[in-house]
Amino acid sequence: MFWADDLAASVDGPQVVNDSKTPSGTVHVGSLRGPVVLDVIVRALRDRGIATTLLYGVDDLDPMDAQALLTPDAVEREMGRPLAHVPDTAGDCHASYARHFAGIFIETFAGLGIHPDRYYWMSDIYPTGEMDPLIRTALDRAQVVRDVLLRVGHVERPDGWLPVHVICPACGKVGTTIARDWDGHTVAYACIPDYVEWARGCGASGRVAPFGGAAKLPWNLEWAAQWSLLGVTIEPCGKDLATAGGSRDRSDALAREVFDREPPLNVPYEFLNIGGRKMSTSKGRGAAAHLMAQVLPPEPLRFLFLRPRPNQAIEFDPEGTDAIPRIFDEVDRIAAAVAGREVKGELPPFPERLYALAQLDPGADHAASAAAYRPAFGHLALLAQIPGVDTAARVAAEKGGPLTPSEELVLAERLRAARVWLDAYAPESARLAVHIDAVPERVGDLTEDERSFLSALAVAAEVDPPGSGDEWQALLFRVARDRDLPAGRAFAALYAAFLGRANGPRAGWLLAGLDARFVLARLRDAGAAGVAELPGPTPAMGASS
RNA sequence: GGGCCGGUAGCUCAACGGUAGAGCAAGUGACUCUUAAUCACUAGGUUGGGGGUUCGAGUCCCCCCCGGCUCACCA
Repeated sequence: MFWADDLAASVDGPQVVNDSKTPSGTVHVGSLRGPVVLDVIVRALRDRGIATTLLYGVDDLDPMDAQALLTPDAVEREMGRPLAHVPDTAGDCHASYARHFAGIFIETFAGLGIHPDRYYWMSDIYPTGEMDPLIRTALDRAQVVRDVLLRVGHVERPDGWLPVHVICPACGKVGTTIARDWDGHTVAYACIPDYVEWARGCGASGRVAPFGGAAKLPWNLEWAAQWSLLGVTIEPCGKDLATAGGSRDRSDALAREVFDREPPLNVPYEFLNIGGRKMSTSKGRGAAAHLMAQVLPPEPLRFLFLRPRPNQAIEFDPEGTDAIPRIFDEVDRIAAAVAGREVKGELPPFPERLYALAQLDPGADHAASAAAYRPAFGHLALLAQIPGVDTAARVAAEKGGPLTPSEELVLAERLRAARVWLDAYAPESARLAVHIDAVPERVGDLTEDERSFLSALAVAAEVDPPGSGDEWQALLFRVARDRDLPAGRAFAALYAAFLGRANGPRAGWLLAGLDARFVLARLRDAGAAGVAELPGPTPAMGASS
């Protein structure tokens, strides 16, 4: 079975699937793997008739620890405060830094067909008091917490350390406080100036009841507490957390030993690497999730994350490669196979399932959408670069009939993606560039009859200027035939003269889209240019006079 | 040092334990309004190394080598 179906087959009873994220800054495409994996698992469960709830949380009471986006004067003030309390640096009307960045991320979900039943924000939950019983349990069992952290995570806490972070009443920071002396009602806290390197505490101290939003649980414990609070049964997590002795192991042990609850089923998933390296939010040009969504529409983007098993790292390098066109092509190939057409190469296991899960709407007619006509991405990228071409008409002609409304949508989506791809990622070989300034060097490789064809074409076009792509195309063939030059070589000569390469788009339309005087001049120049550069017995003779 | 993933054609990758394939790149050929198109063909491999299980191993087990990511301080 497909991996998600295997997983769904291994559980019984109603399921609560959960994931949460700390919104510390811009998120990159790789971060979308988690949500897609979640969604696919949920679909697989529901397809088996298992009642399933999908939750998505924002850990926005976690301390601010990334100063990249803060102004210098804000660093001292904001670092270490809960993300939910840091003002939105973008100043675009979000209530906080956390709401801004989490919002950008979450907004991509719906576009990917991911629809959690409920979003929750820890900054909303703590003040309600729902976490209080769990905080109390953690404090009562502080020694158990310390033992677990030492045994599982090899982290030793100082004597008297309590598993709670008070939000400093004086400076509002949560990352800089330590708590001691739990008396059943209050704890003693201190906001330490040099407790952590990335933030500076104010030095305040006192006693406070750590409930109702006055304090939060430390990371590993908060995770385990969420499972108890929400009844989570399945929670995937990234491999950075799933490592042995890492966060997940600690939280699993804390769930069992502090909250007396079996932790949820884990589905560790690997990362998406860009060019063999970890994707970096700060350096990764074009790797931001919302940017990638412009060049990879939902279906291929889901496909990218779906096809490999979760524990398999995905190597993805869109920069200057054909990685993006390849994804489209692979989706199309599988769609063709699903629609019953013969395809080359081996298919992945369960292509129908893979195809269906890549679709936005789980309830849609997958057979129909698989059978629909799909213009090849690479071909669209080419058409998009030819001046004056009617793409829709061309694609309809290639299909052999008018496009359906949904096919038109796919075309528009792909055309948009192709333009972004050409602009941001495409290798030079995929870009058409008319050499305006000088005759391309490649013209020097042309044979004499090819060059004279170019000259003759210039003469013919001057006598009776073609007014359209069709007329240019007709003229090309006529001149080539008159001179007994095979059409293939004639076209190659044209591409050499204008594009500096051996092939290109439909030549007539390319020429029709360029300035007529430039075309004539280039044809004459290219027809003459190569001659002088060619060694050999033939004396150089200009095409003129 | 621990964990996870990978090493298969020049490149990118595929192959429920059952004849190692595809795309791109390369080469050859076909094609007179088809021109990074289409079609046909060719070439390219000791599946990182060594053991083991099996009628049969790219696939499963063990040991190495190489690469990547990740954790080990904090969340």
